[in-house]
Amino acid sequence: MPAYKTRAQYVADDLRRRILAGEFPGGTQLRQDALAQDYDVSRIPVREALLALESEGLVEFHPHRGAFTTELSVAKIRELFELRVLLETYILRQAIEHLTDQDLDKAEDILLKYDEALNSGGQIDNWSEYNFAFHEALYAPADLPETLALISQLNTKSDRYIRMQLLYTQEIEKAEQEHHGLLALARERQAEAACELLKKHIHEACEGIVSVLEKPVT
Amino acid sequence: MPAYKTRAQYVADDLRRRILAGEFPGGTQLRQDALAQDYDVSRIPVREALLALESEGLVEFHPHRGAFTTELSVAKIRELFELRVLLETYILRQAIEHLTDQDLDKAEDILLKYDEALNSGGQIDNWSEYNFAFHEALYAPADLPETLALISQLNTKSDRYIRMQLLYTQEIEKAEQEHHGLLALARERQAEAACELLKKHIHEACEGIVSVLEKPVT
DNA sequence: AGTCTCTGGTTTGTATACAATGTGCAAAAA
DNA sequence: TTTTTGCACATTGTATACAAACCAGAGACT
Repeated sequence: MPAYKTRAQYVADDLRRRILAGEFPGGTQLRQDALAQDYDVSRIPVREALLALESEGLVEFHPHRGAFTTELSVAKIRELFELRVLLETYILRQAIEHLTDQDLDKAEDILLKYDEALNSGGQIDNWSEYNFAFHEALYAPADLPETLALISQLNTKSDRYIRMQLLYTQEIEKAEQEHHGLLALARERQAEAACELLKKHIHEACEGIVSVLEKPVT
Repeated sequence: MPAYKTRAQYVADDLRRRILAGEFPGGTQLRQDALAQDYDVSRIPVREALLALESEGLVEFHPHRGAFTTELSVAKIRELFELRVLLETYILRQAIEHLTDQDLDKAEDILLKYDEALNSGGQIDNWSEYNFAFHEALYAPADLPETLALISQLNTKSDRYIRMQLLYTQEIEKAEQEHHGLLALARERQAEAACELLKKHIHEACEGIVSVLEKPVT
């Protein structure tokens, strides 16, 4: 438990990672005792971690019956992605109004670093983090922390499903191209065009997920 | 603790009510031991309740230092209300597309019940609940549960400040009139006009709060 | 056979006890 | 006087122990 303030936070972070990585399919029961043994702590910090994940929408508590990983229906996934379109185009518009060249350079740094990682090995393990880091860098100049927090929340909720879609590396390359496109449009302060591309970007991700969900692996 | 599944949930609900009622001004430290004695429970359910409220944005934990009620800056309040405009106009548009007459009647019921309560005594204690119940009834036909949950979350966060504004009963009457207006426009399926009114409705509430915050009671 | 009730075991929810961290004050050093 | 160090206390974080709720299966009843 390297350098964490509390055990509960460490468990929460690691458990989130495991859930998002798909270790626990939707609907599996998370037994407090088992997790406590896993992390070599008592059930108290485990419970607190599970409560934190509940508020993030990754887990659901049924009183006296325990915690279960949540499962999103196709309808809810579509709903989440529509919300993302709404909020992210809103914040992008605000961001473009306030962008400085330094902001753009920061975003580009992240992008290039990931391009390298892609070419030199194809580690897509932490794609989600890179992906959100890029978007966040692009959105940060809007200076709307509450909005950004909400967007982050929505991203976490859909992350588990995004990974399913990313099994196909060609999807990643397309997404990466669109990221470059977004950055270019932001540089030119083409707010409307950028928002259109972002909308397309998010919709594509959504459709990718839905198509995987509806035709399970054969 | 009448008919609650768990003590933690009871404490969370009651504590939320107390915080929203303004019993603990922003920045107050919430001592676990004191609350435990208040509710005659141990500190464990109190901690879990505080964690739940943290995820709602009403409380902040500082590791090993405890939980404090949050305080929103004017900038953040404005941000929250802009988010509400964005999300609530979005859901209202969807709702109006699917509205049935029964939906409208349900919303009207809530409105009339509150009108009565207003005339017969002026209990504004639970105005927030009535207010949200009406909006919820209006939004429900959109059938977007995730979106509605997010809206509910934003409302909770701003509730504490709304009460400040509502000290002036004339504000309530104005809001109530606008509710009737919203309902009428919804009946006529005038989506755009309804959204405009809603936007105005939310903005007015925001400005009311900000003006109270910036000129403290004299 | 099918339904119902009871009971033992399992798991969660909470109380109590202990450990670890942070805070404030007092005494020592500059 | 001002700053620093150390210690006692208060409060949080967590382990352990216990109580209460759920569940599964066996036997009783129709």
